Amino acid sequence: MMGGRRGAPRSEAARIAILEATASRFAEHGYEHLTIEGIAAQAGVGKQTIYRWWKTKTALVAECLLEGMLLPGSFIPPDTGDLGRDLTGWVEGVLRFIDDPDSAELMHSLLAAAATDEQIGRMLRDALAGDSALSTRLESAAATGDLAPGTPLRELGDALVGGLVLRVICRTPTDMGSAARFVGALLGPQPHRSGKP
Amino acid sequence: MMGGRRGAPRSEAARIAILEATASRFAEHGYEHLTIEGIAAQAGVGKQTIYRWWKTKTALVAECLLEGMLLPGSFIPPDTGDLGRDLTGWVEGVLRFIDDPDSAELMHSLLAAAATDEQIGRMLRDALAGDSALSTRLESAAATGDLAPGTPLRELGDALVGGLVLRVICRTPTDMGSAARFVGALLGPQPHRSGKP
Amino acid sequence: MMGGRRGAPRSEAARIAILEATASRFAEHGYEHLTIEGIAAQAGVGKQTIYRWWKTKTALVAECLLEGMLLPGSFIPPDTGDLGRDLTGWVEGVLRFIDDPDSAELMHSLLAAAATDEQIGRMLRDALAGDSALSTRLESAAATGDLAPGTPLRELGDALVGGLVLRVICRTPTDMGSAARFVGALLGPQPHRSGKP
Amino acid sequence: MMGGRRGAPRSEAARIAILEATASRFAEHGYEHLTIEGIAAQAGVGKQTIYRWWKTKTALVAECLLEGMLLPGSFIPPDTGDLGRDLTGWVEGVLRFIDDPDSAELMHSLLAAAATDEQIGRMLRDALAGDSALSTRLESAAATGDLAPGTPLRELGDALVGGLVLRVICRTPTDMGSAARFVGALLGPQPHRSGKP
DNA sequence: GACTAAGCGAGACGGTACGTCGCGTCTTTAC
DNA sequence: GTAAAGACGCGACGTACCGTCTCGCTTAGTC
Repeated sequence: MMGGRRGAPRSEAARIAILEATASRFAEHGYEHLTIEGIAAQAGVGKQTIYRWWKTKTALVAECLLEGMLLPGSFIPPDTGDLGRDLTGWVEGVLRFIDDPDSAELMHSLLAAAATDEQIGRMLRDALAGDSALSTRLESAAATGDLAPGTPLRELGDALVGGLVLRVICRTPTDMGSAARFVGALLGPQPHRSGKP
Repeated sequence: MMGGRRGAPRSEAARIAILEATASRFAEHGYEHLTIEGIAAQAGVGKQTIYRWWKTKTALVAECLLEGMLLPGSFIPPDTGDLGRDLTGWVEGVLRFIDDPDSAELMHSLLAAAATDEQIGRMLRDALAGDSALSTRLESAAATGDLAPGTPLRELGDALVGGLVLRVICRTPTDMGSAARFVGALLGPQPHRSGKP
Repeated sequence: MMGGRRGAPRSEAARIAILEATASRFAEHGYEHLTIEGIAAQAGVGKQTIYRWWKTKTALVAECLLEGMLLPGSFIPPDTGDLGRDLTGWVEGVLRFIDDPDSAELMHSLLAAAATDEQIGRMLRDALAGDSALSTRLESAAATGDLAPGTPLRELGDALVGGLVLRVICRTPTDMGSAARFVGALLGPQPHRSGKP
Repeated sequence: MMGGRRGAPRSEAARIAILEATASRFAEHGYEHLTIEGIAAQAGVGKQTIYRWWKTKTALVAECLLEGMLLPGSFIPPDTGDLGRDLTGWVEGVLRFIDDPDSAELMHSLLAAAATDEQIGRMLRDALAGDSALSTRLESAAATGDLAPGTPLRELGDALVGGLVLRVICRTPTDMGSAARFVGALLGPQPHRSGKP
């Protein structure tokens, strides 16, 4: 039934081997040195099996992205009620991640891929901002009044993420105060709360 | 004295022809379809002359960047005394530039090149932020009190530029209010000044 | 069973096109101006297809030689019963061939290739002496007593061929009596038979 | 007077350094891997100095040949009165020389050069046969009646030399009896002289 | 003694071909 | 009918030499 396809069904094992090989080589050699032949060899697969199911190298990377094989689990900002402190902590976490050379290399490849290819660009947008925990935290801040009513949350999130992306692309060096200054630039001067009642 | 170099000196004509060919093909075909053979052919030059003076393809692009052959003249924000309005105008100009498909393609290539190569990344940073008129406008705002004292200007500039870069990479669509919302997210809600005293 | 090779088998069409292009360009441009790129282009073939099956340019030429695409059909000495006259006729034929500029050029290339490359050298030996009709004629002469018993036929053949090869290499000019003198030098003075019984 | 050339005269030191470098690299790398750049570098000379005085690579090699920098001192056949024995000894000496791999390599290069280039070919002819001691020995044999009157000496010499050249080109292996068989093939059966009074 | 050629080492230049890598397609055998 | 294997035409890579052309320096005559 169901349209009666004949012959062997698509091999799930091959599909997974290909995606894993892609992710592994992407992380290791970067986007622009990613080769189909290399992936096929590492996956123990014929090249045709790749070309049969993915039209472009890009589509392959995009599917890895969708499967979450490229990005680390998203950074979740805490919600202590103090927006500035929470965001600063979040930014610190991201900067710490970025400071690791391997992670940085991965991000460079990913951003290069996104800049090169429209599909990956859109997908990265979804992965970064779409369902992220960051927007949740900003919405919560808007609800409690930590953010002035009418503040465009999406744009604020873009500025946060974009500023960090720019640091990655431009290799801006990080120092101890970077996170606090960055958040301060966006939220305005944060009151120094010496303690917490 | 003077180190006495012997042999014919480097040909400035060849250098310029190569850089121009590089810039032209970069804009036309993008970073990842840039070929040394194509550049050499268009410049009317032997490949070896390129390899002799530039170690990598990215070094070539970087020098184009330095010579200002890739980026348009920087966008200069006006200084009417109203920071929000000035920045909104500036962002609108940038978004208008980005919306042009050719410019967008150029920016995608440039960002891919910067993400791929450290040298280009740093150079892009200098080109974007270093001497930019944007930082001048922000300093002026800090002086007049439009920005709260202590606001980290560099980080604010990074957030502005980064947010725009993120839009480019992620192909975020632009609507009429984008610029105003974006600036509003960064500076806080801007008073609606119906006129001007 | 049967060793089961997988993948597409070697293309016989490509092999033949390559060999024909090689032979054609060898005859036209000579051994030292033979280029793989030229052969590939003329054969309508990728360079890699040549490099996959032949390790060196000389192996390619050697295979042409084996296939008989370079040497003319061997010169067959007649067998009239008069060894001196038969050999003289044979030498005259060879000298006439050598005197043609195109043939001479071909022989020069072939000898240069043989001198350069061991494999071609051995192959040329086989092509020249191995199955040649010359040795047959000498054996026949030995059987009829035209050659003294015990004459080393192989060495005699080498001297005949070698003398001619030397003329080719050294561009020795030919005159009317060359053939007769040459054969006379090897067989001893030949009786002048004024008629034919 | 005398046409009064002005400027520095040709540097003999450079000329000699170039010829020596040529001979050295010719012997080491063979004719077809001989490069002008390599010669210039080894001679400590600018390329232009080579191109100024020699039109072709060939002319360079030819001059080396003329200066006797490539060929070993000629082999001189003894004159004991026994032509067969003398020639056999001479052939044995030549075969011994040829059997040494370095000498063989040199001869291969030289023959390749001669086959490739007309000028070198003619020059090789002169060097091999022209003034050689071999022709002297043959003339002596003709005078004493060891060779039948009317035997074409030049052709006989060509057959001797050509047979050896053919062995070099074709890499014919040598055994103990080669020399005797070869001479026997050319001179006819040699009487076995058990002793000599 | 200053001037003027030419020779010279060095090396940049526009080219041609090299031998290799990876592309995306096609063709075969095995399951 | 999918899959592994791998040959194929193709385009670009980065390298080696080609033969030509400046350079700055040295080395003789000639004025």
